[in-house]
Amino acid sequence: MIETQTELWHIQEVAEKVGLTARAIRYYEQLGLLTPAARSEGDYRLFNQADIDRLRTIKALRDDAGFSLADIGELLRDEADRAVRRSALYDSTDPHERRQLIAEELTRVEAQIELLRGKIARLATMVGETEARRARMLVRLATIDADVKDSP
Amino acid sequence: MIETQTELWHIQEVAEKVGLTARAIRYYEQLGLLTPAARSEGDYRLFNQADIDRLRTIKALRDDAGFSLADIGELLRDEADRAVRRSALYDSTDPHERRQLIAEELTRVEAQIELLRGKIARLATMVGETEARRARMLVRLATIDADVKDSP
DNA sequence: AGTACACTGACGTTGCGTCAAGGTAT
DNA sequence: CATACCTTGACGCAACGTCAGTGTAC
Repeated sequence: MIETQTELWHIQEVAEKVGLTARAIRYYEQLGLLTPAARSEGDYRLFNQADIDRLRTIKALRDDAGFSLADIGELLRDEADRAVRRSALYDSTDPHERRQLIAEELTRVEAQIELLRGKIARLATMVGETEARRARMLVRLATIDADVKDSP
Repeated sequence: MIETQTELWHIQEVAEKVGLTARAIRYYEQLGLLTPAARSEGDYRLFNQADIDRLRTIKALRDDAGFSLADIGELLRDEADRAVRRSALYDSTDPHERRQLIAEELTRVEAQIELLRGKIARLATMVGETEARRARMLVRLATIDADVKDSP
């Protein structure tokens, strides 16, 4: 017999684990971005590991890629949608249709990659500029120290 | 005689140059993040190159680093503030005080660098995952093409 | 004089923060 | 039974989008 480990957590614990607030998580549920695995007797939300993974994905898409919650909803729903079609359609319909579906998805994926790469490039520029500032400040500190040493 | 080139632009042109909307620029002015170089006869806002540079900085801090407009206001004001103190204080007061000021600034700058590096790392992870998806899709496309070729 | 752009309100939307008033778990 | 956490509203704020009504530039 397989003991599938399905540990469950309350909202506050989950919030701390993933770095969100309980309020934000409730809001995401309201928008339909996720549905907690279960509810307790007293109607407490109960989250499993899959919920936590999903929340981490949402947070990354929001904080790092800067997508709107509406966009994230679409991305996640598209993915679920395609997962369904993958078994229902991909294997049963004609190859030309399958090719078409995959090709469309590929275009979106490649656009996403470009968007992310652009962000990384701009962030890298900012790091470079900030490091240059840092270097100038270190020089100033060293200069002051040298002056103090010369005439204490 | 020096012909200081001070070309001026209207808000819509500026918006297109920096990738913001006219509404956003007006809002930034309302928050005190910038003041257009001049106003025309009919009270049109007129922006010079320095204004455009400042708007680009604001956009980068917002889009790429993810700072709030309030934070950006502080950052810009801090910088202006320090520029003043650099001449008024840095060169006139005692070295220990100067060292202290620079050391504090250095701490903030290094924290900023870490923050940006963290973002870059997370974005890089996302790019990696997305590229993996892309690769799987290319394989599927190739498989379909091979199948079609085998049994047309 | 038409058309494209500008101005200042003012209300709408998104993504939550923050009480309020009450129920639950230990 | 105290208190720490949960629930569902409901209002508030930030960062704009989007009219409306009006004036301006060419």
